[in-house]
Order: sequence, then structure tokens, then C-alpha cells
Amino acid sequence: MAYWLLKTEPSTYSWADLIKEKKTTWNGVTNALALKHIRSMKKGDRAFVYHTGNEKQIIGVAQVISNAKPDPKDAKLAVVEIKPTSRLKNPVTLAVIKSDKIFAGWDLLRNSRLSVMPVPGRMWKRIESVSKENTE
DNA sequence: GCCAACGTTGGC
DNA sequence: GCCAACGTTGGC
Repeated sequence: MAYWLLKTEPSTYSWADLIKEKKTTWNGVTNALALKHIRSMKKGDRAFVYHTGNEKQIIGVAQVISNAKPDPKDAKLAVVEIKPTSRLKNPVTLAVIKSDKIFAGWDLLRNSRLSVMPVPGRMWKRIESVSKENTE
């Protein structure tokens, strides 16, 4: 099982939209590297959902519920289906990620324009634990 | 096939 | 609103 991070602009498609829909086909990815990551996704993998724009934070966890497959609207592209698992108790902001050296060198920091990326296991665990901490 | 010009993304 | 960092496009 692998871990991923999926970026979305919340005014286009948000975590709330995913909750409302119960599951969705993650489409609209056209960047070559991001597509390569999509194509590596397998049923049972898990993914953080990250909001760009004003929010810049990881908001929830989703489950990959299909293997990667060609986009029915464009066979050159690839999509995957996901469903929401749980919302993070405390969203983990980009600022927090930047200030924690465990995330040094991660794609999220190195390439701000990449919309789909793997999450190394130790980073996944750190985000999960930070998201559960009590804050004032 | 190269690369300048242009367009887009996303953080600031 | 700006702009850096990338990606893409199109003329040559």
C-alpha cells in the first residue's frame, strides 16, 4: 500500500464536495509527472487531500478505491477513484510542514506546482500525528 | 530538435 | 496583485 498527496483548489473541488459526493473520480490531471504518479496508484492506497489557494493545508484522508485507469474522456490521461476516509482533526498547514525538517526535500516544498505526489511513510506518519495534536 | 515566447499554477 | 518556477507551443 502506498501513500499519496492530491492537491485541489477548494473553489474548484473541495474536501466538502468529496464528502457530499461520497466518492469521486480524480480527473483533470494533465501534468506528465503527476500523471505518472496517478498511474502508479492502486486500489487500497491512501491519499491526503490538500487545499491550495488561501488554505494551503492538508485537510483530510481518502482511500483509493480503484486502480489507475485511462480517463474515459481522454485516453492519454489517467484517473483514479477515491472516497473520503476521515477529516483531519487539525488540518496540517504548509507553514507547519515547511518548519519541520522531517519534510525537507519533499516534492510539496520543492515543486509547488506538482499536484500529485508520493508521501514517504515517515512523512505520512508525522502528518497523522501532528494532525491529532491538541491545539489552543 | 531547439528555444523564445507565452500561459499557468500556486505561494507570497 | 505579483511573480518565480515550470510547462507548453510554435516558428525556424
